[in-house]
Amino acid sequence: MEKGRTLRDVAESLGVSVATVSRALAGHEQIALKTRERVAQAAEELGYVPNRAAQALASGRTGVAGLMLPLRGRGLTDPFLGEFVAGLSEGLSVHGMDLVLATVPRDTPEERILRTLIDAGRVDGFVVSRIAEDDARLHLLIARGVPFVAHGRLMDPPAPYAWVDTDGAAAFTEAFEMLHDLGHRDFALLTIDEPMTFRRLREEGLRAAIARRGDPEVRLRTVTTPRYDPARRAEAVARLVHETPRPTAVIALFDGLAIELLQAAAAAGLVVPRDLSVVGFDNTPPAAFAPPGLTTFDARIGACAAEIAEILVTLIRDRPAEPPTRLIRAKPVLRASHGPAPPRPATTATTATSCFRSGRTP
Amino acid sequence: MEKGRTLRDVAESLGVSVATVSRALAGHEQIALKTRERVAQAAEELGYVPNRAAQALASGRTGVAGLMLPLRGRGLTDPFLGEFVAGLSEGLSVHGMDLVLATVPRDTPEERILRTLIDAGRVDGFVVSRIAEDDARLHLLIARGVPFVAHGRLMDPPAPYAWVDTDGAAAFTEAFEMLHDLGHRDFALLTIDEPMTFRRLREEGLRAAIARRGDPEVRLRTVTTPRYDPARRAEAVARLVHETPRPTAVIALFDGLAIELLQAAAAAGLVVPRDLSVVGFDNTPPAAFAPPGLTTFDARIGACAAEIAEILVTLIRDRPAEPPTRLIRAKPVLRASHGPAPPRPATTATTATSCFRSGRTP
DNA sequence: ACCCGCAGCGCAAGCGCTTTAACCCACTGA
DNA sequence: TCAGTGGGTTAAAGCGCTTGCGCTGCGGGT
Repeated sequence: MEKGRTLRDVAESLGVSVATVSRALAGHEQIALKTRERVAQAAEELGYVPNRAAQALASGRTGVAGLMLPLRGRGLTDPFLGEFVAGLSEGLSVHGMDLVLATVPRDTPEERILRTLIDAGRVDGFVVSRIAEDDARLHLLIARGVPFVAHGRLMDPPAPYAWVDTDGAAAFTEAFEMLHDLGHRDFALLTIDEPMTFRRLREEGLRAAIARRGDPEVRLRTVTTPRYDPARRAEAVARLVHETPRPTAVIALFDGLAIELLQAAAAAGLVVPRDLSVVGFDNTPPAAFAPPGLTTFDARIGACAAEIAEILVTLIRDRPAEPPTRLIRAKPVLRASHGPAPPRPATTATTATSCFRSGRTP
Repeated sequence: MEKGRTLRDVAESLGVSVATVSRALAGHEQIALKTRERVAQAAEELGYVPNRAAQALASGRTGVAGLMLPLRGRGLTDPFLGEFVAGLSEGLSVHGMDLVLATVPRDTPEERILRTLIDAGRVDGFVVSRIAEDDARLHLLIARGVPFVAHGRLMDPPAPYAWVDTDGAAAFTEAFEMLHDLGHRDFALLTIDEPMTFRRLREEGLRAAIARRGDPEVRLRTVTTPRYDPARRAEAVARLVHETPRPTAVIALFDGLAIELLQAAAAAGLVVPRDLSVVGFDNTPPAAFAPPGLTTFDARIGACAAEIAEILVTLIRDRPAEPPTRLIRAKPVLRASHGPAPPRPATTATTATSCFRSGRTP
């Protein structure tokens, strides 16, 4: 790894000062166009590449964005991580920025990592994903005035901040309406017990849609499952399948839950979608393969990543007063796990929209 | 983003020089233990975090490893990318190193990106994955003496280099022996047309296993499909399913191909594994869900990533004369896509081990 | 002929750290 | 007593770049 050419080499080869070369390469107007061209050419010929550390030290900007990797070790690897980082990295590279991954070693609070990265001047800004309803990381970043864009939202932001999110509420609304139009009246929402914002928004989207439709026959039960306890989650899912009356349509918070439900239903001898309609969210790869093919919504991770990259760059460059936000529409992916409601036995009339819970709550 | 404390702040607070603080924090023996302790404490109290850019500029080492992201845009996102980067990042973070992702913008040769990153002093070393048989990136890195570790191997290395790989040859041997023991004699290898090393090694592993077994009844046909042409690939896979005699066992180069085969078989009314055994490689998430559940080998990406991180760090720190290499055993994941060979019709005796091709070659 | 304005460029001061070479000051041994 | 020794510390020279400010020289207004 021999050392490369420096600004000085370029300057001397041209008989100008390093200052001029620096400005010329940066495209400053105050340098004559002709000079700029000469410099550019000389730099090219010499194979000059500016030293990033020196630039960073002198200018205070690193050209690096940090991504807080979602916690691992709970046995979950984010199925989107690959697509997400690839999209981010690609979007940033257009603006000459790098993406570094900040890993959180076990038992280290994430805010500490953030603080270190900021204080060490290792990054110009952050992208933070998997936002909790009241996310300490975002509060820290907002307080310290560090540029960042969140992939997801805070429930009660202390100040405006930049975010990009897929519109889960709209998707759940859409799911409900589609299923209602197919004759479904007895719904279940299969969800988790974590205080994540996306959960709240999707659930609220569903409830709002039900209220808006104003059909007194519609029932919704909510099944809350433990996020990190596969055994108890499986149990809760199985219980849902065996309830009587069984819901005819289940909307799952995300594909993983939907697929578990599909498996539980198959194990119980139910035929999807004849006996039960299931809709997920995310469109992870297994969704396409889990029989009979899961109807879901594509979370458009790639699009999110691209937007995030773009916004982060403007945030760093221009420090706009109004932080940009972007809501991305999830694209429905209609496969074979939803269909018309099964014919209903003649029921005794029930009127009120009732919500009852099972799962965590007894 | 106010500016943080500097070495000077720490030095002044203690009445020593910055040189002493620098060395003390670096743990140099020549600084009295007592001084080191005082310095450490003062630094802690002041919340001092060394500026990475300054360290890099002064020392020449950045504390950053670069990952060449596999090409995107051909419509493929590496299903392992998430697990891989997470593992790498975690492994590196233990040693205080960061991982930056180097994206290759469309139509830019990857070597150019490498060169830029090196010349800009942006990284101390690289990890390079998806190695082609004769990979230009590795040749460049070897020539320039840059530390790197390859995830995968070169067929004809110009010099020793560090690599980590899963043992595809052993896995394919294992697959063959298992299927042979189940009575299979008519095999097909479902592969692609790219000159990737992993392909060569797995194919050779299979062929060697067949030769070693020395069973004259064994036949192997090779179906080579175009990597980036889904339509023609689907066609080739479908053709395989309809051949007569049909192979009773198919070993696919990776899960993606195996799953396509599973689908083609189902479409043709075949029952897996009764009529056909299928084995994949990688253990991607869909493998678990594609009916009836794909038997495959787990590529142990996480383990690979951890090893790679470890090796890269020693490479950078100690520059060992002998670059370490590590072969990782793929773990068989036995699901439901393989089984005993179907009973064979009384055949006219055939003796020679014959290999014939279909697919790309006419 | 004088002065002013301005486009174009250079000087030099850092940015915060590492590292070489020197320095200081007990001590030790003769 | 003094040179020698060596552990502990420091001064200072960069690392390669950016940038505030000042300098130069030329053209135009008066």
